[in-house]
Amino acid sequence: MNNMKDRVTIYEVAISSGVSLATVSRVINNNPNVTEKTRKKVEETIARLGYKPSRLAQALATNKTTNIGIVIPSANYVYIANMLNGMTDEAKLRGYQLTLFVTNKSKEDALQVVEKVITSHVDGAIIFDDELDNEDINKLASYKIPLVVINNLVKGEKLASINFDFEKKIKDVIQQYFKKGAKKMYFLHLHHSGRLLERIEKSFIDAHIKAGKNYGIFSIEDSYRQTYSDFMEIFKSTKSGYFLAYRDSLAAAVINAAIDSGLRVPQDIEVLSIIGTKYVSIIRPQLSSLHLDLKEVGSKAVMMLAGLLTDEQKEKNVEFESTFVKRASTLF
Amino acid sequence: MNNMKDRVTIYEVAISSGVSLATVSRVINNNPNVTEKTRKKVEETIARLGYKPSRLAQALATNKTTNIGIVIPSANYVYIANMLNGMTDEAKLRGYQLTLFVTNKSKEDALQVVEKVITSHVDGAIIFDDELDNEDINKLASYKIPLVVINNLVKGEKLASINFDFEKKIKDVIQQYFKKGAKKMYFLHLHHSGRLLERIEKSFIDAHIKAGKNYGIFSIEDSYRQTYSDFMEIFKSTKSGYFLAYRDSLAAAVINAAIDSGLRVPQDIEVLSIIGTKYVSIIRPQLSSLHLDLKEVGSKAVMMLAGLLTDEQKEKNVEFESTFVKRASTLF
DNA sequence: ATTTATAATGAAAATGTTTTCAACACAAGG
DNA sequence: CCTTGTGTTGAAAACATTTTCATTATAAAT
Repeated sequence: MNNMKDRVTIYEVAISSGVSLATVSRVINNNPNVTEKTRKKVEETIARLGYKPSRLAQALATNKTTNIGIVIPSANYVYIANMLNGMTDEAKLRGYQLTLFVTNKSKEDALQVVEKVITSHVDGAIIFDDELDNEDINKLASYKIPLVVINNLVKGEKLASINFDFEKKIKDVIQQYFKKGAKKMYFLHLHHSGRLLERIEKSFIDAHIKAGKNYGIFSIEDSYRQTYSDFMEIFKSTKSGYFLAYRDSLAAAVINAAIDSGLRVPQDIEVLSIIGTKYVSIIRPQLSSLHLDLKEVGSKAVMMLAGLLTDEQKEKNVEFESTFVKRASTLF
Repeated sequence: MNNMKDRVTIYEVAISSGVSLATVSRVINNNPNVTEKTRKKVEETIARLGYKPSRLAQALATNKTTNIGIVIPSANYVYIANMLNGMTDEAKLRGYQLTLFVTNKSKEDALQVVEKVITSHVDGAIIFDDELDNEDINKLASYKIPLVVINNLVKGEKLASINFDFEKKIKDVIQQYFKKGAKKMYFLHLHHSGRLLERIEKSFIDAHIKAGKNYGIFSIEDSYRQTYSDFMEIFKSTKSGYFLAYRDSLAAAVINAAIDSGLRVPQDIEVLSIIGTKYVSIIRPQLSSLHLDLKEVGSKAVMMLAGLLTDEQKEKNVEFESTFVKRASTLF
């Protein structure tokens, strides 16, 4: 029980190697202005004493924490997990730690999160959360926190941003479909989905209006189970249609409900998942989807933020292109 | 561009309200030893100046960061995302932030992570990662970092821990099956899976040996695609069997390969997912699984750690009980 | 009005680093 | 042998708080 070590400080290292704090600090930070002899001596003491600099004290002195904040609606979505995966990898490569801030899709929590991010002294933050509005984000920016904003069209400060081309791509998909398909299209409107989905929905509606076509919108809960049972009901009367659903699990709910209602996919019912994860090929029939390498988005976001932090390069406005991948849940 | 605020410090608040640093500090920390009058005055100044205490400086002074470290193999698994979800919720409730440390299933990274956790000054850490061995974890403990260890049977220091009952439950499932089923059982051995899965595998083998039954083991990569194609091959010769797979996606690979090989599930091939997530009911036929509320595991872990940090209650050794849920991928 | 107890306040030390600036050592050049 | 320049070092301030301890103000008790 008594192999418990008390934290050893730079002070003890200095004393023990007969040099000043400044010199030890120089050794730690690889400052070249130290003779080889002194460096050796100090390094030996550091090893002997098992000294590890306190990142806290360093942070206070340098005003750098090597922490970056990640603002997300929840850690529970697969597509967010994919993004996080890219972020953790890239962050590790560059020596950053990630601190999670989740808003739980609540405006109240979002305000809290803004405060937390400000007081947490992160070196910068990546925001992938619709719940933060212009005001929130500009507030963060006004505290000089370097920001990379994903899929959140912020007015005002011109911030580094990453955007997906879903709106455009959905329009393309619909227009292509108008040429070949005959089914009525339906959009799955998600409660509390945030503005990205709203923009996609608008894009969906616009495309139909422009073409003078009829469309339908179903408003659903963000739950597989609920969506499945809703659609079991819907498919009692509706016997065909092309459905656009945000995320695999919701698309899967439609497919499974259709099949369990005796409808054929894709002959009667077609389904497109707007944001495809690895589950698109697990679900049967396999899901056609708009595909985007989310891991890559995550690492790109960290790269951009790192750029802002180190003055290397300040990239603004990266657009990620999604690709329509036809699988078995749509006819073409 | 010039609404940029410079961080205002406690010093300025003190000056501006004509009191000392100590008093401002007392107000911030709700120390009762402040007259209502002074408190009002200071609070007014704080609001007027928009002062926010620096958590960094607070941390240095108090030796508490309100940060807890989460050590995981990757952020990319659904079951880990579920756990994280519970953790973020509970952490927010209790005023903690989560910092992610991922080992990427590499021993080298694991050692790095240990160092990072030590120097990061987290108040405590939750370890859900087989890559850290006894030595690593005891090292963390020796730095007086309060720890909650999930599914990692650590010898030595007796640490707070959470364990799943998979080993026992697998044994039960197998014994039940011996009574009713006739198929040969197969275990999917995952490369680089960690010791939890190894223990489960051992449990699987033991149950068979004890019953004098024959069994098979397939060694697979942790990849849906790879497992699917492996099993397309396997099902050319093997036409029946009961397969135990760790995680939904791997179980789904077996099911889909079976179906695509013209075999019937569950009549010919039965499949059990050892750790079921929400995808068990999306996959068709729906997956029988060992179910565990992972979100609850996450929040429990944070609760336990918080207990260690506040001397409230020091719970040790919680066992989470999984339940066998029969769905369509097994006969019973 | 005086003492005593109690509550409110402030000065200063402590937390563990980095960084600036001045001082010093030492080799080279005259 | 003295100067100059360069490279190494250390003292002290800075970072933004909390906390201890002594002091002062206030109320209560005599």
